[in-house]
Amino acid sequence: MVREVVCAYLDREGYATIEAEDGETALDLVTSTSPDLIVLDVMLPKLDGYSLLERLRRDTDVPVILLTARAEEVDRVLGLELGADDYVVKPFSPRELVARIRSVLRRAQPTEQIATTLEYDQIVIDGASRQVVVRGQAVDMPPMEFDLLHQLAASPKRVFSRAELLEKVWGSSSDWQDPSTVTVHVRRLRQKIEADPDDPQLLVTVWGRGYRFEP
Amino acid sequence: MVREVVCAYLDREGYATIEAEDGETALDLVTSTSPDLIVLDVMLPKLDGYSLLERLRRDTDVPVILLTARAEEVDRVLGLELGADDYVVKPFSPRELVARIRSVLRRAQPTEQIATTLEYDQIVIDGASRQVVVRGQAVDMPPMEFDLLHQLAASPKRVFSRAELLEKVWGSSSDWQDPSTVTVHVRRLRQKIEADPDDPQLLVTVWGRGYRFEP
DNA sequence: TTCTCTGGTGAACGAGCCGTGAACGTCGAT
DNA sequence: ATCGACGTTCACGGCTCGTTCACCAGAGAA
Repeated sequence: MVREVVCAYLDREGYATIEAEDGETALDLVTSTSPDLIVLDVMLPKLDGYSLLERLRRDTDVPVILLTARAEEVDRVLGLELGADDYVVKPFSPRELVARIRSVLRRAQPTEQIATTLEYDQIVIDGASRQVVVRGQAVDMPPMEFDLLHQLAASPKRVFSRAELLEKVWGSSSDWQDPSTVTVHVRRLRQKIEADPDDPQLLVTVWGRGYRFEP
Repeated sequence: MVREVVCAYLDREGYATIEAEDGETALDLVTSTSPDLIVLDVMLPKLDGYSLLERLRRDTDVPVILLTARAEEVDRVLGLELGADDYVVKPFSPRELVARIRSVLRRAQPTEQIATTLEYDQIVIDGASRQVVVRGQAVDMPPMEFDLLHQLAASPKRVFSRAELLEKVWGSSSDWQDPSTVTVHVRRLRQKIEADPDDPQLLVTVWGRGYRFEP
């Protein structure tokens, strides 16, 4: 009942929703549809919310918002410890839930930013046209190289390990991938965007840790 | 008297408690039992709360919650500057104390890790870019040196023994490691961050004890 | 003072990381 | 079918960094 109300409201707000009436169904649906966010009632037939959350956290990072009737701190702490992203106490107003959802999505978003245009002194990276302009010169870039550059440049100065880049750029299927793939792509990027590829200023190696984009 | 009530309440909440009736006893008990959290009344025989807190902070990171009768801002600021994690004014309800305890424990729980940026007058240590800026000058740092510096600077004024640094920075496999490794890394750090490496101001040797970062 | 122990210094070695060049496979276009 | 662009893999070599060691300097104790 709560479920229908919530779904209706979220639909009206422009979110696409999928419902599951018990924990097991939910688990199946999550793996088959990989939603952007899960609103999870702890009182759930067949597989309760906490157990489901625990199972989910073993192999996904989907943001989860818990719904619980009990206002006690214990439940809140338990939920957050299991890896919930936020927590709403029943009874709640749909408005509040939507606010929480927005906030959680905003926090979780940063991975999905790949349409943004990034502008720095030496380089402009246009996410929409997927074009790069280096010191006034347009440069063509293959898909992988572009995505890699975009990922690095979207968080300037931040160090990314090869493993992290594999995960973020190459996607989920990158468990067995060879980290040296990243190395090679970085090299090719350098040859395209560095003034002197032998002395990189933009794509800096952080020894033992990974790479960093230096604007 | 307050002590018995608090302990009784905490016991009932499922926490294991140890009592000390004066500051000196407390200090002994802390080193011998290494508790997860300390609730500390500032009015204490033999060694008052503030002094005890100061002593504690020289060689531990135990979370500390201060109990004080005075509501004045001065006391609050003093306590927090000395490194208290939270602060409760008498009279207080046991429920409130428990809430604070939970909150502090939750914060302390997930080994607040190495993406934090530390800023001091002379030096800025950026965990994300793994860059150090010393008196306006950017300095790149090898992995181990950076981790060591970050560890020391994350708890300024606190003394770390070589063994402890080996454990915290070098990790689990550091049982047989040579403590002189730490010495050498400290030396190299000094050459990079000290104005005069022969007269260290930031990375101070505490003879017979270890090292301390002095902001 | 003298002795002992801790910490500082310089140098050297070896492991492992990264850059490099080249080759191979795949896929889509011609 | 052929070709070219792109992604991936791999071996090799250079070089950075971590570690160790012998030796020296300085603090503390007797």
